[in-house]
Amino acid sequence: MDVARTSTRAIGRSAVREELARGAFGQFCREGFDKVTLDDLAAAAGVSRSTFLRYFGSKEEVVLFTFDPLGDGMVDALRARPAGEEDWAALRRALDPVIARLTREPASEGLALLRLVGQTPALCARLREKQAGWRPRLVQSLTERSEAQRSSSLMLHARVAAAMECLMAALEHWVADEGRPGLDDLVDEAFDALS
Amino acid sequence: MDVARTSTRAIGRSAVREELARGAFGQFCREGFDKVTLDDLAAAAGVSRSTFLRYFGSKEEVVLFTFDPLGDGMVDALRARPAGEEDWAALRRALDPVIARLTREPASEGLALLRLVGQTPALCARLREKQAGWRPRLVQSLTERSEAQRSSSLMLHARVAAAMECLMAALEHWVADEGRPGLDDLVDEAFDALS
DNA sequence: TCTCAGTTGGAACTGAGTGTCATAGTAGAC
DNA sequence: GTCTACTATGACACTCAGTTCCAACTGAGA
Repeated sequence: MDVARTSTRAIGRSAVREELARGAFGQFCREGFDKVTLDDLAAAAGVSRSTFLRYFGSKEEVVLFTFDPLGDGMVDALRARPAGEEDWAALRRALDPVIARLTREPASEGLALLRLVGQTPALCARLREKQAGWRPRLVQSLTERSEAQRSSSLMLHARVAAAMECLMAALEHWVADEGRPGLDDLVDEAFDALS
Repeated sequence: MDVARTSTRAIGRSAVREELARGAFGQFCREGFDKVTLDDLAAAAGVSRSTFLRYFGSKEEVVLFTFDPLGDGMVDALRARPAGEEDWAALRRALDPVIARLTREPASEGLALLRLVGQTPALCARLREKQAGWRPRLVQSLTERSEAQRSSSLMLHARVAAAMECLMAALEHWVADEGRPGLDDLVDEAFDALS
């Protein structure tokens, strides 16, 4: 059967992916993202450069593919909010699963990931690109949520973008303070700054 | 004198820079940013690849260095706002010089620039990086403006980031509509979505 | 056993960006 | 006008990311 075959392959594939990424992440943290070449990563993982690159597509993706589920999680959470809720409040709540995922144990893992991204311009830029890719779906969810359509698409776009920036600003402060203040509270604070 | 010497050189340098960028911009618009190589650009300009790259540092910068004055303009405008004004209103007004520069005649020029950036992921990403570089200075200006300090640095950061995103969202809609609705009104609309 | 899709490694290639070096040009001091 | 720094330039070699192609291998189903 086609489905079974592709799915078993897919399972193996994502397991290998996970394993390769784990090793690479250690190297990046130890030596710095820019110092480690694809050849280094492939050699350490015991595969060829071709194979390594086939699993991720780009060097940045080795680190950033872990953020992929966050986009879907946010869209789903936004869809689940009650229709009457204000956009801004709904967007705040849509970040809950994102926060949960980033702060789940071991806490140092999420922190290390964000620290690596934060101190590597190339990773920052790519992460922002990734987030930009989530936006259309978030705007779409926001549009469907309120049939009343009081807001133009530009306004919805502005709210979604601002919400993402609140998250990013909160993350930056959270990392800078070594995770001390709760990320939840920081995101609340950032959201409060715009209402 | 050191000052005079460097300044005459600098004038010549920036004139050449302008000229090289003008030619390159045409090529990018005609053939697409990714299709044109640095060799193409250098050959068309009649200089070596080394020289061309020395003027800009990177291929993206050939297009994006024109945005550099916007950051300074925004910071200056923010500094000039009355101390009592609300942060959000002050940030909106700080965008006026940016809007003026992007919409000044010939209008098609700013539009073409934004269109090229908008349809080229690499340029989008770099522009966002550039804007991220403006943020600390904007937060600083905002901090100095209101001695009262009711807001945390996270809140100021969130407001600045949100304001930048309002500008970006407005620009995107403006370009999509071929510059028809006034950019001023679009930025107002985006800002209104967050208050 | 045969077949076939998917995986792998290897090699060659393009293109961006860095670094170095010798040379040519030029602004300013004398 | 000449000399002297400083600067700009072109040429070249180099590293590294990413793409493309190909040949060999693997593993599951017919």
